[in-house]
Amino acid sequence: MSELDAHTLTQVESKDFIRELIERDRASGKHQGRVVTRFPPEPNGYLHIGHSKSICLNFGLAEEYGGRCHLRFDDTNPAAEDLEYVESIQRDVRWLGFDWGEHLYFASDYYERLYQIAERLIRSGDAYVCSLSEAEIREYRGTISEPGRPSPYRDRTVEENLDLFRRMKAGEFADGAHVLRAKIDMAAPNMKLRDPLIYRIRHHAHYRLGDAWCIYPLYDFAHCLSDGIEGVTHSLCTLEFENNRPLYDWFLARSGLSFEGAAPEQTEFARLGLSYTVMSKRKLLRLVQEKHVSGWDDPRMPTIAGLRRRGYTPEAIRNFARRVGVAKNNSLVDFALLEHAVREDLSQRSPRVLCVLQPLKLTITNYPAEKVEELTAPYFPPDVGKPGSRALPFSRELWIEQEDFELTPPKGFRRLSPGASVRLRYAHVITCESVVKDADGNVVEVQARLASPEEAERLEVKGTIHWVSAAHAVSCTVHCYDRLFQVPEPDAGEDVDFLSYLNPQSLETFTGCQLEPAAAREGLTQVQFERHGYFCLDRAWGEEPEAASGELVWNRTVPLKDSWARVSRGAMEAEPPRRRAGQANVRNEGSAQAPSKAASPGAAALALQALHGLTEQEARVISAEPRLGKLLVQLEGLGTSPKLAARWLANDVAALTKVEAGELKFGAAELASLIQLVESGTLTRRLAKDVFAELAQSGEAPEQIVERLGGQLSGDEELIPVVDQVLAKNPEHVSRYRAGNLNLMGAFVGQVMRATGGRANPQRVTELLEQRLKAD
RNA sequence: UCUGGCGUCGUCUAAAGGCAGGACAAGGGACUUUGAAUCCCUGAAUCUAGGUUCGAGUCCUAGCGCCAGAACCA
Repeated sequence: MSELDAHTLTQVESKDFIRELIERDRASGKHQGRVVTRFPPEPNGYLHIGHSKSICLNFGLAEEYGGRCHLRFDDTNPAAEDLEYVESIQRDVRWLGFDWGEHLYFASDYYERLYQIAERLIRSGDAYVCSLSEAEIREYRGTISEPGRPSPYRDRTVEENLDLFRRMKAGEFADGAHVLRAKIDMAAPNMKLRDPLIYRIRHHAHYRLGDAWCIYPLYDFAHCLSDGIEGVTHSLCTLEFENNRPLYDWFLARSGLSFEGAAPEQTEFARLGLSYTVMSKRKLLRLVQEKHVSGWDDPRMPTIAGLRRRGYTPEAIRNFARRVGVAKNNSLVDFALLEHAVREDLSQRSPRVLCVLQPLKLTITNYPAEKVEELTAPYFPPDVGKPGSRALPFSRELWIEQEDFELTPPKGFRRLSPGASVRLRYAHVITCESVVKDADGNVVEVQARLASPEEAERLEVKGTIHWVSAAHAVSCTVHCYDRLFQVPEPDAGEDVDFLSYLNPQSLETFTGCQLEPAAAREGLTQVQFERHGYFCLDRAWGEEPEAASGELVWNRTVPLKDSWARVSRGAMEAEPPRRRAGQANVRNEGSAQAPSKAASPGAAALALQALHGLTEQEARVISAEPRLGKLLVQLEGLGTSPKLAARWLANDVAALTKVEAGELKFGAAELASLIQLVESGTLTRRLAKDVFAELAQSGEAPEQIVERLGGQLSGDEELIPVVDQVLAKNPEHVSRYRAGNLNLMGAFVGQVMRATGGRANPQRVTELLEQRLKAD
């Protein structure tokens, strides 16, 4: 906190927990202040919007802290990987606006070094060749609730292991005959530690290295070591790798790799969940393979390629990633947030043009048949404020939108209906005179009369509709996309196939749409069709569009917000309920009174309770931790009342023993004198907590700490100036307090406490503040 | 059941122990030649119960709930 902020109540910009961690590391000089991140996809599928969160995080961090971010392909499974994916991933990352410079890597480039490290592990007795079958390995591993059993091959000699491993590499064995495993702990509660596999035999060509290898390393081994080899400092991954972190550290520690400063550190954050879609590669692959979509770049897919073809911009996606934030909560982000991000961006960059999707003929009866007016219309509305305009031909026969005409208009309808008047966008006001119907009674033509400027003035027209001149319009095809699934979480149900939630209306194709000529003539690729939404030319980024007869094909990126649709549809279709079973936010009332299940205190706790007059809770905490029990006895020996001692031990000291495993830096004597200082009134409880924090750090005598920090401030002559200063610096807060916001008292007290380094007596400060704030 | 992680407006996300804030969504209004955009306003949250503290979303205890983990996948 800077000098400037002292005494002032200001908002500080917040950072996510990863940025905070990095800043701590930089401050402490860990990794010598360097920041090296990496984005490590496996080339076995296309990147999706979830990956973009990770990409923006990793590359963004490198940019912000002057570091670098590597693009590394974690290609350790030759059966799944393919060059097509390597290429698409690079294309997508680049398109998103990130640059890995010369730092393009492949785990497969490290195969030789990884192999050497594996041999090193064997030599140090940390790895062995196991010849159990796949099924046997699974069986020996045990389950979540039962410990595993050691493999009978666990105690092979180093020589035997080395020999076998080399022969594995040489191709002497069939797939599955042997594996190399880390020797850790078959009984570990974290199952990842039950002798995880390091190498397996796979006689399968690798997409880059061909048949050079027939043994391939597994993720837990290859990933951390690749990070280590590249000098990565901060290895960010998603939550599901939390259980793998001990392995990450374990391999790195035994790798023989050296690091400048410190080994890379793995930190996990929540992956992105988006409503109304699926994100797992397996499910996306299924959508593609079973042809529920046209391919990985189908505009309905949440893939980067799909979003690109849909008309999303890199800016919109990066903005979305920023708004979503980074945290550890399992989250499901509302699809509306992504739509908001893309509208926000497109609104600024898209020229407005007119296009009628479902044409209805409109004849202006009092307009000469041969006349053509060249109206001028700006490409952008005034609030966007960009230059540019085009000519818009107007004539007797126009196309208007079918849904802009109603024979019997609902309440609030501002468009055309018999006798009603509307304005034609950028043009004139018309009044509907009559309609022409076909044999079935459908309206096939609307006839209207042009109002003179004076009439138009009088009419007070509320609605404006879009139109195009029939003789000049360009016919085109328009794809309107909607969410791919009908429910927010299509993959939430265990016993329901996510495909059963597919939205049958996710693609609506309109042919014979009528576009104003300038849009086609000037080759616009990303536009707003006024009153419809944002559209882009299909495959504007290369490749041939799925053209119907060589026409222009437009993809709807996102519709405009439509508050009329909301009103007119009204309560007819309620939002489908979220199906997340018993989700995190369900309030669990009634769970309160369930003490029957509460663990009852053990014998030791009961004894403590009886002997020292402690509460059950205090007794439970203190008896559960030997260091606390010992302190309690010693404290009593030093004459501290058991009640006071227990309070300190069960709350403040317990917090410490929870995170500090070893010997405490202080003993009962120091604690006793600290408690004594509070009891005698020398120290407020508030200051005592600060002193305790120091004590825990250094073990220095409390009296000395107090002397160094300065003692408590309770004299009015010392407090009043600070109180007045705080009030003077926050006039707005003072008036808000006086207006009735009494919660602000805490903030004022906090400011005084901060200004005095915690030394003020908060009770006296509160009294003084109340006095001052009551006055005048 | 064990291990690890996580519980803050409907959703996402903030608050060195000191104003529960912001964004999206929702509702209302102003403006409007896009029922758009913009602007303004409103409603809306600390999982529960105890404890420590002048003061708890934050610290301690117990409970409840959700997620991940038993691939020779990553």
